[in-house]
Amino acid sequence: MNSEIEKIRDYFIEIAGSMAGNLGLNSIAGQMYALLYISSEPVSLDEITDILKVSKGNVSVNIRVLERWGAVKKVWVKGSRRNFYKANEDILEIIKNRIKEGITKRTKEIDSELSRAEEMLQSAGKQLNKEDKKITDVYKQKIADIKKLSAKVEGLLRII
Amino acid sequence: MNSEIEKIRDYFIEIAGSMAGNLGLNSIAGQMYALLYISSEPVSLDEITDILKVSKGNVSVNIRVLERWGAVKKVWVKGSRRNFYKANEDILEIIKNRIKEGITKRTKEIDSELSRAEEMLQSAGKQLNKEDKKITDVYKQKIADIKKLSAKVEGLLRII
DNA sequence: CTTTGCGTTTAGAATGTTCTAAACATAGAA
DNA sequence: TTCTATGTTTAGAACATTCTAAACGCAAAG
Repeated sequence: MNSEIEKIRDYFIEIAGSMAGNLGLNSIAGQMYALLYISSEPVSLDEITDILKVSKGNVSVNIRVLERWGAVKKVWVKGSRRNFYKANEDILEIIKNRIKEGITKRTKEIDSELSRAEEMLQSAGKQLNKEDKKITDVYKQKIADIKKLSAKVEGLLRII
Repeated sequence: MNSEIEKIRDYFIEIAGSMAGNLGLNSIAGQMYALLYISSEPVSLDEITDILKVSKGNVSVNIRVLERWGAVKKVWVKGSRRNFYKANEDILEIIKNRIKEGITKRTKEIDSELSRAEEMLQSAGKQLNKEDKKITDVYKQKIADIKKLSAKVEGLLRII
């Protein structure tokens, strides 16, 4: 491959890496995805190692992260014992899935913890004076509001 | 304040902190916001220091982060020289603003970098053989696709 | 069975983030 | 002016993440 083209490819990879870094993701994972995305042929793990100049351990770990996200897919290449990968090109879908997965997992956890807090409020409520009763009432209201918010967010996710 | 109530408050704060941590945000900022959110009265910086058991430097830095996000607001309390804060209770709005701000900033940057890559492709294209021409054509297509995606994301933001 | 090629795991180095404690700045009180 | 109360900045400690190099495991080739 012409080295001028390589420069362009590497520039593209660099953009993707810093983009990923900005979003709080691992920038090597971003670079790896970009390399697979821009390549018309499947790429092997050691080609990734070569092109990105990172250790194969690093590549090994991050390719599995990308696989778990559904961002890349292993493909079989006739006559080679190596693992080759190609990108899932539907980036929007990848992002959506990651957001959905992350948020539904968390809203569930948080809801159950908030319910626990509500129980605590309930059982504490019995032996309180007027002043403290007022505070717990505020707490109840706020916690209920957060639960509503959480339901709303889940609803939003469904329509995306 | 009754210590039973304090326990509940602190549990709520803890939930918020771990939620923030999960989302890649600073968990102290999350705890601070939660404290202000659950409190019916404005809270001063040294009360935050006391309740969360973190240094005042830490509180000073994170309160400005929260202010920048529009998540909290300084309020004046008669007869005190301290700075008091209250939470902006519209959490969904805070989240939306942060997402919008972050993404529009980035899509702009990325678009301009991609345009730069397109220029490089354009000027490289002149002196290429058939094989390399094919590669640059693929690159052009992919970069154009990403630009389309970026426009689509910005569109999505506008309707949220 | 032994060797080779390839991916995975792991220990610890390198780097990045967040936190504290202390120095500092500043406005108001005395 | 000097002292006090308050918030900010900063140097570096504590902690967390990411990376590499090397050891390891295993399947295919010889």
